[in-house]
Amino acid sequence: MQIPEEISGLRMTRQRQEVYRFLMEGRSHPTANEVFMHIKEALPNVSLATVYNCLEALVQHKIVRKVNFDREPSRYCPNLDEHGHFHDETTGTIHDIKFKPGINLTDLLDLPANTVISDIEITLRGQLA
Amino acid sequence: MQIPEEISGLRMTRQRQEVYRFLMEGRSHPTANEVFMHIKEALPNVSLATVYNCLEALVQHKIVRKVNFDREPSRYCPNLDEHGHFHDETTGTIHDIKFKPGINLTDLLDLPANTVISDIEITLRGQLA
DNA sequence: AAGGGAAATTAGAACCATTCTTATTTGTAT
DNA sequence: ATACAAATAAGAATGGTTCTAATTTCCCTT
Repeated sequence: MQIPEEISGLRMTRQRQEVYRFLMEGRSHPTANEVFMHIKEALPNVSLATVYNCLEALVQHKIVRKVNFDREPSRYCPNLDEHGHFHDETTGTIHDIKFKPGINLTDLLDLPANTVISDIEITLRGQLA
Repeated sequence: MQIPEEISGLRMTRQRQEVYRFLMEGRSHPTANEVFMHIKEALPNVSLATVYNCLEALVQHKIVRKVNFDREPSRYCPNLDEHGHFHDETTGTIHDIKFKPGINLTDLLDLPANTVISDIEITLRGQLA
């Protein structure tokens, strides 16, 4: 799995490839440490700082999204579509939540005039009964 | 400003009163440290750990909400109505955002079946042009 | 009003995700 | 092939928050 061409300007290193590959393969919203543990199998000398650097580079280039739940360790999400996250308190797993068709979130909010929104985050917590 | 009666079970201490008072007076979404700095004027020997304890107690008793923006220091919000937060990147200030009348957020999301939602958080980032 | 026991407070140590620093290595344009 | 900018590794540093242990305070019972 190669990082696509459109990400030029981002120097292609073994470490970035592995981080990218792991994010794309699993649909697990891993933390930096989870990425670290996994890619160590392929790259035994990789450092945690490098994993953070790679993830940051991917975030900057809008290849992945960084998502936060409370102040838990940040997680990284390869789904770039606008979506929210459901955090299942029973299993600890995270599910992407799509909006129903035709929904424009900012239309539903009572925003101050002249507001330019650059980012929206929706987080739900609960249980799958 | 007294903590209301309905919060019995919560022992009323000078520290909790000051924390509560400060949260209710300002509409500033302060951090624990900001609360600490302010109530020190009235209670010079108060400790930061106590401020954390008081805030936690107020959160547990649903007198205030704890809100997080990315992994910045947690902030505390005395507004208990269901609402979102707009984080103005220019000034760093936070504004409560009401939903337009009649909006039920979960109706607009493509949730898995049998989902019980216990909490929703909406965060917007941007600028007031 | 006094005593006792549970709960809250204090001070500082500990924790842990993340960032920073510095020396070394690696990619890539020339 | 070379050189230079950028990325990596290792570990130290940072900073918000939580924990620990000793002390103090609240409040119920007498």
